[in-house]
Amino acid sequence: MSTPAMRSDAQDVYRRYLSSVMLHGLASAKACGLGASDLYVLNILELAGAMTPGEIVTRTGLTTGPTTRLIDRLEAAGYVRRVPAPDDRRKVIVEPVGKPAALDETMAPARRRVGDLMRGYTPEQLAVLFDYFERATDAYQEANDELRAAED
Amino acid sequence: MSTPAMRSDAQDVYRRYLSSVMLHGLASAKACGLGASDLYVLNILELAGAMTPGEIVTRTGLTTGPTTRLIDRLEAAGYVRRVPAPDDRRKVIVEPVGKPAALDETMAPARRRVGDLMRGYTPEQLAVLFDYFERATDAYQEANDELRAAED
DNA sequence: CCTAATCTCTTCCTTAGAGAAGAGAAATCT
DNA sequence: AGATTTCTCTTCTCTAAGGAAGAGATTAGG
Repeated sequence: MSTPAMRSDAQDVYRRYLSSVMLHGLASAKACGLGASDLYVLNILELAGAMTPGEIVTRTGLTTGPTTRLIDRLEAAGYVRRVPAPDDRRKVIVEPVGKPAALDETMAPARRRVGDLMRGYTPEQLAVLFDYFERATDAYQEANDELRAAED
Repeated sequence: MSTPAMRSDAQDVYRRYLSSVMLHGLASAKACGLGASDLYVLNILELAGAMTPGEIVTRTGLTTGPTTRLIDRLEAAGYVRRVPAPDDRRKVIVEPVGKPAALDETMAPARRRVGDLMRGYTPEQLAVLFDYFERATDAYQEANDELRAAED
């Protein structure tokens, strides 16, 4: 099937790029039996590090019931681990466990291709790309905070 | 390949970047009342262009029933439009409508920040970035095809 | 033509995920 | 120490998304 490979303008290129990233992420998650909320929380943990269920509640906007079972699912699937908080024995800390085989495997085709792609760039070009990756990560996180703040 | 301390800092930066993109996408979708599958299909339409419900069925792995209602939701929300296929009166073509206000609005904070970010690069650096965006789009699409093929 | 195949949509059923309310345990405050 | 607050987890209920089977309409084939 023919996708129009015409030269689009920059915004189109970027939108298509974002769509492809989303698409791949969602497809990978589904292939691992993860729902959207599970993936959502997993990404939060990836970005912000270990946190308590209560913090997950405030970040996701879910209530505590579903959150507990979401953590149960993630824990059962081996994506996170519950450890007691040292300072407060009521609390539990949910910490991500190194990406396990299932998710790692579904990511493999993309990782290989992106790896190949990156090997085609010079060190200077790679520096630009990774500078962008780091700054864009912050930008999206800030945008998320803004979104969340706007909803309350 | 096996687990633990791949000290690769770059890989971490990239993973965090991907997480932030996913996170933002999911948060935006949720803010617009879209589910993960809805967003999934919307991204497919964005990338591959208009297609029939049957093609969406094969691409998503859903069955026809949920797909019909998914399209209903997207159409009701103004994201897509159903038009009759010219060559076959049984068929319907689902085509994306220009991103409507709701989704556009939730994307605004991110777009502004990424816009600012990009204005900080030289034309040469931007060329590198957009070269990457285009190639990575293809890479992820191919990876998705590979994933889909592996599941059948 | 009449039959078989294709395509979309409808209906019914099942199940996973989210909300509400509350219990139990532990920390904090007076 | 006693009371209040905080935090996690449990239970019940409800909604919404997904699968299965089939109806209606249209095209293709003998």
